[in-house]
Amino acid sequence: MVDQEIPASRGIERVKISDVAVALSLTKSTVSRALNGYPDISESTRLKVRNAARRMGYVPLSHAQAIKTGRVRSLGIVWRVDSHDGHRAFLSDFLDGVSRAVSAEDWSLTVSTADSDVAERTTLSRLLKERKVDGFILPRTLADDPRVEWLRKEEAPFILYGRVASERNCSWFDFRGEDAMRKAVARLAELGHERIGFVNGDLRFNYALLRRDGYFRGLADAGIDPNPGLVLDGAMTRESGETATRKLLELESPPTGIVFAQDMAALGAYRAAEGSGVSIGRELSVIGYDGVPEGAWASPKLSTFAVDSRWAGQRLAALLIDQIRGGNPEDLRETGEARFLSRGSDRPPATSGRNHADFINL
Amino acid sequence: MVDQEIPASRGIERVKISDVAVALSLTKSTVSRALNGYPDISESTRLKVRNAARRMGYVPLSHAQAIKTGRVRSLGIVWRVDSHDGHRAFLSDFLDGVSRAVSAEDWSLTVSTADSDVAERTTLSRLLKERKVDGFILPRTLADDPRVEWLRKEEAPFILYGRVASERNCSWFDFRGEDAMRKAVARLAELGHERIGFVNGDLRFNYALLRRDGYFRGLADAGIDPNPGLVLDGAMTRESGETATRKLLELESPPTGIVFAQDMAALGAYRAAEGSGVSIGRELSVIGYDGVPEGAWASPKLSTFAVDSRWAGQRLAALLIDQIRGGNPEDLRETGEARFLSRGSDRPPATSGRNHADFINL
DNA sequence: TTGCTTGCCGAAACCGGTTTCGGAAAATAT
DNA sequence: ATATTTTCCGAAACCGGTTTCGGCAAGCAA
Repeated sequence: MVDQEIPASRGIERVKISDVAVALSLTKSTVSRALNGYPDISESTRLKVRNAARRMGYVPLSHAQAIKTGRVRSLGIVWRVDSHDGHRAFLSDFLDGVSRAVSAEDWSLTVSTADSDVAERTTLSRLLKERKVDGFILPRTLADDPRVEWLRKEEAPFILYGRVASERNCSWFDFRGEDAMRKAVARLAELGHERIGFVNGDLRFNYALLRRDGYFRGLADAGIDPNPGLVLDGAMTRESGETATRKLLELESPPTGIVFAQDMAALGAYRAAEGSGVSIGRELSVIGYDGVPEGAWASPKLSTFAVDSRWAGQRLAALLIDQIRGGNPEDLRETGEARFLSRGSDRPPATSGRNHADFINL
Repeated sequence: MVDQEIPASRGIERVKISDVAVALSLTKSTVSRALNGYPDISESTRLKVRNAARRMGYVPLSHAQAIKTGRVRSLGIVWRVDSHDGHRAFLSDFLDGVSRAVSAEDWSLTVSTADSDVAERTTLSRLLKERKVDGFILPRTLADDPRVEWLRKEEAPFILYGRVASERNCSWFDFRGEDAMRKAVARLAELGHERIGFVNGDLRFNYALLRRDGYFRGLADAGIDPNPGLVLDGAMTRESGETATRKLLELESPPTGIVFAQDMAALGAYRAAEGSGVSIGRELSVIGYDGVPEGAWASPKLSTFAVDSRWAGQRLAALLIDQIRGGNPEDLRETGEARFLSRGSDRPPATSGRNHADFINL
């Protein structure tokens, strides 16, 4: 009743592994092995240890573990904030996906931004050297991505959001944009379109090459001769999409339908159409790719192939953790399918005699 | 020439502090103190050490440092992904700001998402217990925020994006939304509006209370009697903004101008106006707050008070790092000013005899 | 010279975990 | 009953840094 003098509550004292050990009259090595599932601990003590740890609120310091294990249980992402905002809309969903997968394993996620190639390289290097992360998720895959070679050299685990040319020893998740483009062309062809344009993104990105292939395969499927004049690239923003559309509409025989590799560019088509007095859906059909929320606010609503960014993030994180735990990178590859949202922007061509009612939405 | 047998390049061997020490015939304690700026190291050896470290590519493992220092040099953010998307648009800029400030100090950023209060609490707790972070940036401040009390109890450093009622012992960064609302009312009053409505966000958020005050002060400044019937709240999305606007327009004497606490709600007004056959800018003036990119795509463009999310992120991170380094939380408070973007949605009321040309944009 | 700082660095403890190794006790084989 | 495994845990090294402490040598005053 008198000895209130003992340091009462000068802050919450962290419970450390030795505290648990002392409380159970064991050594910390036993406690550690019990908690980490070593086979040389009897089931009864394992249970006692686990209960005591929970009861006492013991949680190991991740960096204290890391010093011996070499793993910090953390993934890294360097997000590019330069160039087009196209991807920004997905950041929230994407991070949510990654975060979920990562939290499910009690790992964590380190995020950094960069506005140039050198800044990105610098950041990757720093995170790796300081060992803030065990591996990286790499968004915005280029056709020939220098990050791949560099990270291979540094022997750092990584996974690509997107596929890459030099396949050796790397894993990825990607949506099959080429399938979507192919289906988009098929869809327009079915509706009766014969002059189908294609507005692609920047060809340095690998997805642009893939989607271009998909477009041409779609044309081949439909028995339509490809017309190079109807194909443009480099359009990833509303502005450049507007410009590209305008160019196509100014042709002597303009396309009646255009497939866009990106929604933002497709939304630019709406402005171009407005400027040229043609109406989307009637005189000009448009199909996009991405599924940005703005597409639902356009009028008519943009038909598009929507990707599930949350799912992408989730799979990327899960696959990368597998890899870090020793999985073979080349076994850790997945692709997903973009989901077609049939809305108002794709309809039979105005010049066509066929009636819209003849067609059922996919 | 013959002894190629020595383990050649089985992976890049990490350079550790003892390697640097041996190379210089010093002890690792000397190297450590030299690199960390201890005063008991001569300038000459400090220089030698620094050069050797750079030359040899030595970078300390952050978790190895952390074990003794107790600091992991990392900030945490738990991002809420439930409810309205209002804030999502800013995520990219916000994270960029945080990341810049954090990288400038060679710290890092740990991001997690949560879709409920319990999930958020769980995540905060885990990151703290495992010591993945040294402190938290808390977005979406509530008027009476339970996170504040909890983190105080846990003695974890944190900073609020937004201000809070119980001011004791906490730091923040915030934009003075109340000033913006006040100016918005002043602006409309100057243009000749007399019936000025206000559509607020959810009153659980502290900013909503502040902005409401700003609105009323604006009315008082202009000598306009407040009319409770012209004030609504709970509108943070396009849909709810549309509904709120419709309600106001259906009044027997509807407002000629409406101030919105959030752009997304203000954009809802465009749809309501379209539905009611009134035109934004002519029959109904609208001023928003936030500066979302969609505002620039509306027609007429939305006049709004834009906040610089990147700046917010930057200041929050810098202030929090200061606090973790020992700064007094109550000294680490800053506010910023929202920048008015005068565009097409605020004009003199149609019924007013005054001419638009009489008014100069702010 | 002697005595006392001051400057500068080495030795060693320490941080909180993980992992290796060895040995006592219990279980099984002989 | 003895020999031989197995089972299970303790002791101690270790991970890569940081920090405390003590002491040698040089510098200064007396």
